[in-house]
Amino acid sequence: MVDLKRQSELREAIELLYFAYRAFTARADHILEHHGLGRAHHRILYFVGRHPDIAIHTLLDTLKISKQALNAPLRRLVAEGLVSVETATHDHRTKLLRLTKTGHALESQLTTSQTEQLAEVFSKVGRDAEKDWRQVMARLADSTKTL
Amino acid sequence: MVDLKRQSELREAIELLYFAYRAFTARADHILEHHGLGRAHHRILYFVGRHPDIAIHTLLDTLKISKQALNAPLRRLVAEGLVSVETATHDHRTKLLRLTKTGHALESQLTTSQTEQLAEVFSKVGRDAEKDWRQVMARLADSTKTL
DNA sequence: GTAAATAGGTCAATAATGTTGACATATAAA
DNA sequence: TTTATATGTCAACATTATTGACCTATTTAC
Repeated sequence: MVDLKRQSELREAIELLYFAYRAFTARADHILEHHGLGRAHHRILYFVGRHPDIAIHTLLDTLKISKQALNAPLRRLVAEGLVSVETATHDHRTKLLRLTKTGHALESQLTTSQTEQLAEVFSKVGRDAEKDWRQVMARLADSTKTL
Repeated sequence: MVDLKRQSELREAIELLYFAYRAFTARADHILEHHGLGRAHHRILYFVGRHPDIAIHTLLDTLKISKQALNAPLRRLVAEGLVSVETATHDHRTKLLRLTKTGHALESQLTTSQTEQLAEVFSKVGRDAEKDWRQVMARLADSTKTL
């Protein structure tokens, strides 16, 4: 009967992941709505903000999507002046992506809403619990490679 | 500078959530592919499996999607004999959903792949870290309501 | 110097997932 | 009897993603 209880606990963990992730993305989705943007744009803004001068193929590798899937949202972000494109000096084939001032403002707004949400939770549970959480999440993220 | 370091840590936490969730859904997605099903079907299978005789409106409330969005995938699951529909005896308006034997087999396969993935991580980090992880995730899931 | 690999762009067709609006039926409750 | 509830379905549309095909430009390898 112990095994049944454990199975139930593991099912609860599945639901925790589902509901926590949904709650986590809800705020950013709400902000994006006002700009008529979606999660695809958010991911691009985030990773370009995190890694200035990122090349397009690096972005594709990170997001694990096809270049056709990246094309439309990226083109829109460039057209709307949120992301700038520049040809690399060392390799004229590759293009480097950066956030513009406007792009950075939006990215900052999105990221801040999420870091505040996380900071609030972390402050309630304490540093040790935060560290444990990070450890579990890091191992989980890693378990793709064990697939 | 301490504040900058904390901001960087919180950004790392955002990425942990993103990559961990992606790794977590990857296995199930892979199984679903073989059946030509998507995440929408998975969510239905999961919650019907977890709550046998669930009513359609309860499922809608849980998933937070429109009934039109539920319609197509649910109809398919019923058509393919994975989910059974029965009119409730106490209220002839509501229909109760259950997994068929075939539906239960698929749901079990999907859930097992995910519980195994979680169990593997939990076994490595220990019970205390698991508890901390649950606490953080529960609070995060709850933070929707504070929106 | 030519061939091949790399980086990127774009068009088309297709699919899954979701939305809102509109309208319908059946049943239950006030 | 009216109204609310539970469900179903149609249409139109949007987002995000896919694969296949084909294109240019640039760099690297032989």
